[in-house]
Amino acid sequence: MRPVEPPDPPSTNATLDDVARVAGVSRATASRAVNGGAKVSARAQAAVDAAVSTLNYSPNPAARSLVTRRTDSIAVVVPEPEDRVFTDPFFAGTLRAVSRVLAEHELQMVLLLAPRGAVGDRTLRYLRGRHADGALVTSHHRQDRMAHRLAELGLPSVFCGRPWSGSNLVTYVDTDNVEGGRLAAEALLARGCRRIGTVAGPEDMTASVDRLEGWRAGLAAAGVLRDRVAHGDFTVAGGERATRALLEEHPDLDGLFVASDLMASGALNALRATGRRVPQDVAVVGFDDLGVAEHTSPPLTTLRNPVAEMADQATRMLIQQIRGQSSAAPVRVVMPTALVVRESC
Amino acid sequence: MRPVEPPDPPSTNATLDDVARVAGVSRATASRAVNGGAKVSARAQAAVDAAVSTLNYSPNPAARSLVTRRTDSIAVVVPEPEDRVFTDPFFAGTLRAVSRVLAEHELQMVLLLAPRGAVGDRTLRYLRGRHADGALVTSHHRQDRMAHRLAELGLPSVFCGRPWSGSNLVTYVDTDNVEGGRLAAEALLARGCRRIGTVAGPEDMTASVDRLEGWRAGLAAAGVLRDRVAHGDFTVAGGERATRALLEEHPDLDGLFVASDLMASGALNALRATGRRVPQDVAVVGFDDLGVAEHTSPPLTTLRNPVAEMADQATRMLIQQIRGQSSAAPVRVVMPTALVVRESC
DNA sequence: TCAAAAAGTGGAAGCGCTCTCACACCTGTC
DNA sequence: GACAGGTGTGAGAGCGCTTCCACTTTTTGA
Repeated sequence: MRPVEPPDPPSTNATLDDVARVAGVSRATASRAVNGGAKVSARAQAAVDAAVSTLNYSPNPAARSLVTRRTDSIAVVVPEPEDRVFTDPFFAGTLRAVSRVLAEHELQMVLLLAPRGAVGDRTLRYLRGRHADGALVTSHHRQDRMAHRLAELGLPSVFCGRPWSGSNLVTYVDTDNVEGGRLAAEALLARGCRRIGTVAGPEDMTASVDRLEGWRAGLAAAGVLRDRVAHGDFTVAGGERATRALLEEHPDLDGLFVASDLMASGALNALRATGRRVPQDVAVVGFDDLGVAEHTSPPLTTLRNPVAEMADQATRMLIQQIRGQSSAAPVRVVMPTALVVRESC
Repeated sequence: MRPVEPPDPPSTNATLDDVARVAGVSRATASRAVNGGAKVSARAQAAVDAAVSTLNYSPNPAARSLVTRRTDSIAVVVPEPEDRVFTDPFFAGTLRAVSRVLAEHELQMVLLLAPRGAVGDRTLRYLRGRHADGALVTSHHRQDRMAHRLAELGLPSVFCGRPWSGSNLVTYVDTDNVEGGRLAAEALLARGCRRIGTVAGPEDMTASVDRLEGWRAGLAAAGVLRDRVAHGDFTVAGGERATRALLEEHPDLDGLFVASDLMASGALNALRATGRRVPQDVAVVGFDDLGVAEHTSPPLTTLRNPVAEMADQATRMLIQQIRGQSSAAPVRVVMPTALVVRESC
C-alpha cells in the first residue's frame, strides 16, 4: 500500500512562464535554473526547483528544439526489412550497444527502417528535416549512396561498416572483414581442405565483398586457386539454398567458408540433408560469433565479429561529432577479428 | 555513372517563408498547400509544389509540433534491459509488428528502454512532456504501476499484455494465457503424466501469473493437485536453473510446463544434463512458438503466442485513440492461443 | 441581373522556449 | 571616493510553423 497521492496537478501542462510566476522570477532566470544554470543565485535556483516540482513541470521539447536546433535524438538508419532487423543477432547486438550508449547521454534513439537497400524519400526527408541530431547508418547497400547523400546534407553521421563509395567522406567503424576471410581460408587449409568453397553475402554489401576478397587472398597465397562461390542473403534459408547450389556444382567440396553464422546454420542443414558429415566430410567456418555459432550442431568454428564494440565506438564518435568535439575530418576505425575454434573445423 | 548532380541547394534549410516568397503566395497559403491543402487553388498549389522541390524544402518538425501539439511519433515502453529486448523473440516479434504498422501511418517509433521493472523518471518525464503522441507499453512489471500513471497523464496508451492493476483504466491486448496454461496441463495429462511440474515466469508479470493459474486449474480439474513450481526469468539460463532446482526437489517429475520456449530450451538442457530423455522420461510443453521451439532438440510442443497479431492490433488501437477515432472507454482484447504439437510431448 | 454563398487568400497572433543584451547591484582596488 | 570588474537579473526578440479571422474574389441560384 502506498500513501494517498497528492491531488493531481492540472492536466494541462505547466509552462516555463508558470514556473517563473510561481518562483517569483523572470522567465529567463527560470530557464537558466531549469537548464542546470550557470549564473543563477542559490535563492533563485531553489525557488525554481520548488516551483518545478509543485507544478510537475516538464519542458516542451518542441519549443526547446525550435530554438536550440537540437533534438536530443539520433537516427539509426537500417536499410533492411523489419524481419531481418529484429531477427538477426547482428542488429540485435548493434542496437543494444547503441541504445546503451545513448542512454548514458540522455539521447533518444529513433529507428529508421527502410526496405532492403532502398533508403527512401521518407528517411532522407527525415534526416534533411533535421529531425535528429545525427545519423548512425548500418548495413547499407551499394545502391543507396548513403555516404554521399549524408555528406551533402552535412548531418553528423557515422557508418557501422565501411560505406561503398565515399569512404573518404564519412567516418566509419568496421570489422576487419578482409582479415577475417583470410583467417577462414587459412583455418580450412590448415585442416587439410583443398576443395574449398564459400557462401558469400549479398554482392551489394561491403562486408560480403571484403570477406570474399580476404578468402580469395588466403587461398591464393596457398596456391589454391579454383573459385567456388555462391551468394546468400545473410539468412538461414538463403544460406541453405546457396549451399545446396554450391554442392550441386561442386559435389567434392571438403571445406566451406560461410560469411555469416546464420547462413552457416543453413549450410549445416544442407550438408546434413545431403548426407555429409561436418567436419569429417566438409569442414565449415562461419562468421560473427554472436550467439548462433555455439548452438548449432556441431557448434561452429567462426570469426568473431565485434559488433557491440563497433556500435559502441561508432555511437561515441557520432556524439562527439554532434557536440563538435571532434575535428570535421572523417576517421576510419577497423576492429580486429579472430578465429573462434569450435567443432565444425 | 550518374549524370552530374545539380548544384547543391544552400545547406541552410529553407523555411516556409522562403517557399511562400518563391511561390509568390503568403505563408498561410504555402502552409495549407504543403499540408495537402484544402482551400488552395490549383494554381497556388502548383506554385508551392514547385517551390518546395526547387528549395528542397522540408518542414521543421519542432515548429510544427509546437503549434499542432502532435509529434508524429509514438513511444514504445519496454521496461527491460537491452539484453532481453534485442534477444528475446517476444520483443522481436512485437517490435517488428509495431514498426510495420507505424510505417503505414508515417509515424516514428521511439524506443524507451528502462531497467527491468523500473520505469524511471526519465521515461515518465518523456511521456509527461508529450514527446510522443501515445505510448505502447509492453512487458511491464507489477511495481511500475504504469496503468495508473498513464491514466493520470491522460496520454493515449495501450498495453501489450494485461496490466497489473487498473486493467479497467487502460486499453490492452493480451494472449489468453490462462487458457494456454490449461491447455498445457491438459496435454501433459493426456499423455499420461501425473507428476507434473512447471517453470513459471517472474512473479511480477501478469503473463506468468495467468499461465500458472491456468496450469493449476487444468491440473485441479483432473484432480492432480500437488503443486510443483519454480520460477525463472524468461531466459535460457534462468529456465535451466529453475528446472534443476525443480528436479532436485521432485526427482520423479514426468511432465513439465515451461512458461516460455526460451526457458524451455534451458529446461531441455537441464533434463539432458541429468540424464532424462524427452519426452520418454519427462514430457515438456513450452510457450510462445516464436521460432525457438522448432529448433530445440527435440522440437518443442508449445503454445502459440500470437505476438505479431497482438502488437499489430494494439498499435492500431493506439493510433485510433490518438486520432480520437475511438471512444475513450478502455477496451480489452484477448487473443486465442492453441497447442502446437511437436516432439517434446 | 443581382444578392447570397462559397472559395481562396493574407495578416497577424501565438505555440513555449532560449539567449542576447542592457542594466542593477555588488565587491574590491588604487 | 571613483573606477573597474565581476555577478545576477529581466525585457524582449525571435525560432518556423499553423490557424483564426477578416477580407476579396469567384461561383451559384433565383
